[in-house]
Amino acid sequence: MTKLNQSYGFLFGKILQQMENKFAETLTPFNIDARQYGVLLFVKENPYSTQKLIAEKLHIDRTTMVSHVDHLEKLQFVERTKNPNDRRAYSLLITEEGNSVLETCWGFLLNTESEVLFTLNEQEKQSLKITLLKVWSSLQNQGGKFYDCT
Amino acid sequence: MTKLNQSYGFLFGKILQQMENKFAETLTPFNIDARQYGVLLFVKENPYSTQKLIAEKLHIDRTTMVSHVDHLEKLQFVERTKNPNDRRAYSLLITEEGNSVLETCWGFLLNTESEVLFTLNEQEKQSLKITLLKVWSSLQNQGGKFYDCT
DNA sequence: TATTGTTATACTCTATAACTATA
DNA sequence: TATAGTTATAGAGTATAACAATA
Repeated sequence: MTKLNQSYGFLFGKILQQMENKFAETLTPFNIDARQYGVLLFVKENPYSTQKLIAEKLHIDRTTMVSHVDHLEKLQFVERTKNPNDRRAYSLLITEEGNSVLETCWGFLLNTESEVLFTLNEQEKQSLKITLLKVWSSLQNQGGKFYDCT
Repeated sequence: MTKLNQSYGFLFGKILQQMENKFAETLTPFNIDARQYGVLLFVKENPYSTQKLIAEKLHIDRTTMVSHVDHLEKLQFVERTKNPNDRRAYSLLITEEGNSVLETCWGFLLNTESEVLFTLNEQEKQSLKITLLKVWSSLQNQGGKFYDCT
């Protein structure tokens, strides 16, 4: 037993990297990366969001957000509609096509995670998810920020 | 409950990012980053390694490894000694100072992890570590690669 | 001919500062 | 005066290709 794998961070990192690599492959044919997938999912779950809000919630710089939304708009996965109450800001909406890509990729994401966690039985997976949610909730309540999504 | 936090990858990512941010702060005064800490720990646990071997095991490109080792050597945390059996390659060794930094930072790393996992009791933490080790072992046996360390 | 380490270079991702149009 | 979005630019971090020394 080496010291390296006594570190939670090390173990989280290894497992996450496997998931990220597999999921990135999945997304390639759809022409988006994991960040853009996260933005798309956020827009679906929070319609009429401004770019500023998404940037804050996903902890992505607002200038970076511009290029993500540019990309998603060019693919016609989101629409930029002008907010009548504040003409400086956009109200973002997911399109039907964007929604369909999201649904497809969500299935692939779950598959990817199952592949990486194949060694765990259902009870172990449930227990792991409960633990992770507990930790994440505690960090949010602590004033921890809502970081970028996979 | 949003879909985002039903994803293991999303939850792993959030928790890992908290750990990484905190640990990066810890390392700042020692003038190294998390990758270099990983290299240093690997050199300690695998003395006389070549740069090539470390690069392969930690899944870092060998040209990137050059600059990591350059940096660690400049700080006198590792020594490059010539391998008499293969004069193309170095045999890397950790120095006393490197070892002392490593020990100090290891303590900080464990503290950081405890801070992030503060909401879990000892039994939950043990159970989490066992689960993570199980997943990581299964990935290694699958031919999964040994990725970069935190 | 293949391999270790090196260098120069390019590419990706992100952040900083300055700009515009609104508020 | 402050804010949403944009643009141009610079900075990490990493990867690719070509080279020297050695196998």
